[in-house]
Amino acid sequence: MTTLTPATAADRTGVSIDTLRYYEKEGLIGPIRRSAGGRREYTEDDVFWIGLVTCFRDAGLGIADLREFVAILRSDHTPRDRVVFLRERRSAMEQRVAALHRAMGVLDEKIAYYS
Amino acid sequence: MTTLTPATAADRTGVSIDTLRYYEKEGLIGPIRRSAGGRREYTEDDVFWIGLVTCFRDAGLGIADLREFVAILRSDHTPRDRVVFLRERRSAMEQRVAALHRAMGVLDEKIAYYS
DNA sequence: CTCGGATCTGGAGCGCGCTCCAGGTCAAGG
DNA sequence: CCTTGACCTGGAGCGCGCTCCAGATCCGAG
Repeated sequence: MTTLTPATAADRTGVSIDTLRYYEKEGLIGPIRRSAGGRREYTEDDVFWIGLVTCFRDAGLGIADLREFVAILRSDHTPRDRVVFLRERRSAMEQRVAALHRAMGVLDEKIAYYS
Repeated sequence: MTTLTPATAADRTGVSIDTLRYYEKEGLIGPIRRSAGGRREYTEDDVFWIGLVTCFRDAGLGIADLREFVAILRSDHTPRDRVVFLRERRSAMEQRVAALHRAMGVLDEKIAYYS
């Protein structure tokens, strides 16, 4: 199975090497497998997961949120627990969307005023 | 015309006194009028503007964005300049909404999976 | 075998957005 | 007056999320 060097993984995910190591240290990804010499070897699965993390980071989730996300999905939680957690996150995101819409409304007013 | 003390203004806007002073120092609000003794006296207009600032902060705009926002709306820019700026901000917000929707989509998948 | 570029680790540094603190001033009640 | 509490200023401190650095190690090309 082919694996990716840190540089390639960084390139493919758009996340810097430093940030990849930071995410791994914080438990958001990995642990990433190592070669005999100690270098990281990213699998396609790792890349996929990094994509998910990036997606959530872009949506404004913090590192602690994501750590919790990983913990909930990986460890021994009931499906119910997971659904509860996921719904909470979803609801927080809805509120962020609502805040954005409010601000966009204000912008629209101003735009209309100056047009 | 009745004015508000810092504590009252903080209470009414939900923004802490320290943050109000910080916003003023950064040029996001005010300058706030002072009493003979040097204390701040917030007008209803100030409170309204603080509400706008809060709305944009909640939508994720940074301090620098807001400073620019104030500058654009207050100083000698053409309506065209203002509209260009406002549309840029709006478009950035739309992208944030899109990022949120992507993440919510992922969450929905997981929720469906565990339900 | 040697060289150079990629990677490793631990830790320092940084920009943002507050938040807190010390030391002093103002003003209303007693 | 004097006390008390809200407020003032300048500046330090903090949590977050990276980002950068030094010094060592690995490894493929020549």
